[in-house]
Amino acid sequence: MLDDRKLAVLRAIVEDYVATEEPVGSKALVERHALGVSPATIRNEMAALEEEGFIAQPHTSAGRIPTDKGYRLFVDRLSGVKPLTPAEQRAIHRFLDGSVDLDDVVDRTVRLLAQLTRQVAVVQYPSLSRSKVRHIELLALTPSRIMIVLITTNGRVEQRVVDCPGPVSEVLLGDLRSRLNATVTGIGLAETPEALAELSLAFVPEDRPPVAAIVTTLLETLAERRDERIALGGTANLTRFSSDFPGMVVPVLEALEEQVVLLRLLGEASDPTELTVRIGRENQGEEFAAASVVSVGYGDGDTAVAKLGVLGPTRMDYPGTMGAVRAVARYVGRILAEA
Amino acid sequence: MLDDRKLAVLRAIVEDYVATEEPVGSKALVERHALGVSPATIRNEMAALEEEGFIAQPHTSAGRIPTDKGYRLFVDRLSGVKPLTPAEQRAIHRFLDGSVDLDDVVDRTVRLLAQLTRQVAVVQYPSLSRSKVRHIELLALTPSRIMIVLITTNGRVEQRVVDCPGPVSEVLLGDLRSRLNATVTGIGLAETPEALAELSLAFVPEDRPPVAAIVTTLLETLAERRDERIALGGTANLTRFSSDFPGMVVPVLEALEEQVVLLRLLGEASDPTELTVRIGRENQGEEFAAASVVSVGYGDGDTAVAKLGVLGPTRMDYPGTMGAVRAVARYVGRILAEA
DNA sequence: ACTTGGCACTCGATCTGCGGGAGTGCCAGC
DNA sequence: GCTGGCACTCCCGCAGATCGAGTGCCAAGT
Repeated sequence: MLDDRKLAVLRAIVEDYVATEEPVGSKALVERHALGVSPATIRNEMAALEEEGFIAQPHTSAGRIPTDKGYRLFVDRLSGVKPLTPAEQRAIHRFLDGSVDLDDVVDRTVRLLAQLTRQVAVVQYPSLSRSKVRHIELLALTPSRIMIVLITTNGRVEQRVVDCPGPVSEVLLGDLRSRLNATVTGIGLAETPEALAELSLAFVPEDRPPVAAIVTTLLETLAERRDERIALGGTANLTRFSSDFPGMVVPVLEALEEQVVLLRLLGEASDPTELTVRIGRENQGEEFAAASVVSVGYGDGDTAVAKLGVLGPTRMDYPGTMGAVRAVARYVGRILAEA
Repeated sequence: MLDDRKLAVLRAIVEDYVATEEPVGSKALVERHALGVSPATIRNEMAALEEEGFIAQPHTSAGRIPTDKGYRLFVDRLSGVKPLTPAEQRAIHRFLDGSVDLDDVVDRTVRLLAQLTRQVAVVQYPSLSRSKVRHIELLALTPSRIMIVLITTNGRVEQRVVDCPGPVSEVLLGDLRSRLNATVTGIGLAETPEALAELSLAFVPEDRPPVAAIVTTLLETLAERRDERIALGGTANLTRFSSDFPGMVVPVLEALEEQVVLLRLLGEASDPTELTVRIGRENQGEEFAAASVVSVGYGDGDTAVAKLGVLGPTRMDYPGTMGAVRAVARYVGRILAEA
């Protein structure tokens, strides 16, 4: 049913279509690829491939273009991941080394990905929920306004201001600070609520209201920020593909400004260390019917803390894009592990 | 030379062209505006206006469209700043209240501006250099790796990691922390270098290398971040104007991804509390020949700490856009002052 | 049984020519 | 100085003709 030659033809169609952006016909195929048979034979194979839904004609008497199903088969069975050229490798290093803090790393990564793949790049900030508390600092702006600064192991810093009911003494603040740090330092953020629940009981009753206010806000911060932040770049590349998204550029751009949509695009994929490719309608949302997303998790060391990826037209260079995404994710992970 | 009627005609041309996006002819003008004269008279006035360079014809026997010079006259003398509707006012409040931290304020502001004006929004982060130090925290990750956390009065938090030559005792760290805070808290960041120059001399010689390392990094942080960060939003709106930027959408989008270009667009304008309008080629860069930028400074209280604005086609609704930009800037300023 | 060359056919893309319409500039008259 | 009239210009949209790439099918060859 799917003999080797059919697969070879499909591969050739995908590659040619990606390269030329034009429906590819039987004659062009035998000319550009050494298939060893005549156009007529290819036409028969193509008819079969169309029958099974791997390719389609935009209109009668035009060449064929791959369908989502065709691309799917291509990435699953016909293509590998193209390693980057040494020049590209060097570009990654040059670009990412010298990042000064987490924001900077994310910022540079998103630019780098956009530049490397010439597509839209999406990078999720390392998540709070999967990281650990490194330090908590309490800071009295006024006697009753307390600023909480939360520093996590992956370099993120969160801050929040609390208005306490009544003044808080420096002594109490110092006490609370050391207890907080003793309690939560080094444990995962996800476990903090239980750990902090009993904390206010350790204080004398008259100190409990301000302590409770501070702890509550701290917990809120952790919970709130579980909805992640996402950086986006290279949207200019999208307009280069306006022909691929007939009339869809605006909806796509609008959708991309919604964090929620971006999160969904990066996906809650099964194994986050594995490259994920979502093709066309495999993505949620009608506006992404002609788009593919290549994403992968990245992290410091072995556990993935967030995802990054690129979005482009279904007609994209999958091997190259996958190679770039994977290489960038690995290098970012290494940088995070060092910091 | 520029009598009242000519000005009225120019105003009518600008308003009609902005509304319809089509060159406006003499007949349409007298129909839509009560000018009290005949088309023929208007034609004479238009010929004069064209002579002086305020309007132009895209081609012979077409209507007129305003030139950059025409728009300039319009915003300088013919139009005011349109106040927002109560509904829009409420939208601003609803959107910006409930911001949790500085990043969040900037993020919401840029979305709000984009939505309100339906154009590309640009918001500069409140600058470090014009703010003051609220607190400096030092934190030993390992005995010789020190994290510096810098909190400014406008809510920005910067962090940096320093590798010191040899271990730093907790006592020394505490000492340095209190001295640092005593020295720099409350003074402008711009003055910190002088204030910190002598600091290491207060320590015994064997402690000076780590102290110097930390102080140096701290100073670097202040200096580095003087190149500002900028948030961008509503790029989708740009594509709605692709007809206004024939073939220029991609260059513009690419330019907008360069921080440097954005900074230049917001401009080092004279009086930052004043609304600034840059029309067409008044902007630096060939790609912005068909774009206008409306910007204004904003700040906590009376001093402007950064700028924000929008970018759109020269054919934009200047009074409305100016109103929206001004209103948002004021409200953001108020929020920053509260925090 | 598969492959091949030939052939008629389809259909989008491109070019052409041809009004229609909007708008202008100018002029003569009020 | 304003107005109506008029000839002129040029863009835009439409219909038809042409072109060419590509297909499907069939009969013949290996």
